[in-house]
Amino acid sequence: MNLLLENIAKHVSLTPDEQERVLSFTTPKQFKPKTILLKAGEICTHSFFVTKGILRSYTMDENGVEHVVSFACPGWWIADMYSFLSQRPGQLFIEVNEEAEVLLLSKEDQDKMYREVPKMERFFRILIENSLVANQQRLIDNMSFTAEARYDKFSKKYSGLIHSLPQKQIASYIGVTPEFFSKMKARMLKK
Amino acid sequence: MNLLLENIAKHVSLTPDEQERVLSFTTPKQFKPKTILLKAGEICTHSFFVTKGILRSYTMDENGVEHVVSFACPGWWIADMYSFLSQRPGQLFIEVNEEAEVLLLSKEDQDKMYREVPKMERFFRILIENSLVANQQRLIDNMSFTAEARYDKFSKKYSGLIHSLPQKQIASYIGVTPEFFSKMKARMLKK
DNA sequence: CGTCTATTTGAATGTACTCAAAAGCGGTGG
DNA sequence: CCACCGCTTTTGAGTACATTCAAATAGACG
Repeated sequence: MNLLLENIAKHVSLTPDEQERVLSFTTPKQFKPKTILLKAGEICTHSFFVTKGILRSYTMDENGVEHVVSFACPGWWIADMYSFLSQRPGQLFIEVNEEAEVLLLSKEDQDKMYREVPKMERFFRILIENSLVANQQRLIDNMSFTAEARYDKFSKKYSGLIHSLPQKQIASYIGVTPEFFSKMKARMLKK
Repeated sequence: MNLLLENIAKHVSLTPDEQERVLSFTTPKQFKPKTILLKAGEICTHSFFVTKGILRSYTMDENGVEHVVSFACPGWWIADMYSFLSQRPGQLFIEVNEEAEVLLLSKEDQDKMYREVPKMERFFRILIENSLVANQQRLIDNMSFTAEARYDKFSKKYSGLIHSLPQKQIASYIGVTPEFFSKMKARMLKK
């Protein structure tokens, strides 16, 4: 069965006709690893629903250092929310980590979707609520815990993903340098 | 005119009848400074819309250190989103900073509101989208900038608020200890 | 005024960073 | 299939940003 419809069904129930309409707004596409789907400074015209592979979003600070904002595996959406919503240039890069299949949803089509299938407005509201909660939790974790504890949390939350990610990116996500991360990991093994 | 309705009008337009219904779901209430509206471990049954004064939300880590999650001044909503949405015990405290007037909206009433005035679903979706964007920006800032740069950003963003907040709370919000914050401020003045 | 909390200041410490270099690993082309 | 290249990871030494603990000072409130 279709992964997107499965996910929608967890929050709202669509009629077969509505399901078809929703799908008709999306465009499936395949991408090779290292493909950059969005660059900082560009306008994020599409939101991506991952059906296969792994994507990630990140910023680049003034020193050229990457900061991973999110990973997206199958069943997850990824976009530069600021840019997508405002249709103004954003600061995020979105890049393919692993050979991926995604569904593209343009901003216009999303707006149309809200009008034609109002239930989808609820669906996205719930999705965004959950993102907000997760994001707030990450902020709290960053303020409350040491790098070691953050890594523990990360390992649990992304246990499936963790072995397919370069350490560099994990380090970036939890907010430390790759060098420090490497040392920390070695230290943790000894215990 | 009513502050809540003004704010709603920025995103969706309600008929006079709908306006009245929306207001009927809310309960105005006044609170003295230092009143705690929500404690960690409790279920957040209400969301608060501030019409006067200042509230703040924070967590308390295992060492008893406060971490300010958000400030809310007139025109802003505040709640423990995780707890409010899931109706499960949360980890946030919500406390009155300055003599406040707020509108209470219970979870049930919000759900009713969504059903009776569907436009409000869009309103809250937009509100939450904006929160998510702001929150993500704060996360990026915390990872990319030094405490000094974060304070600069904070000063600009909350220029109106900054003089009514104890330094302790500002320090906590930007993610440093009050002692360090004090030294940092002195250092910055010299430049 | 006295008490309580917030802020400042100082010294010692720790966590995480920078820079540099070596080692490991994976992919690609000859 | 192996050699080489580029990138990631590891390791080490020195450093910086921020914390902890302690004590003094300043402010706010009853």
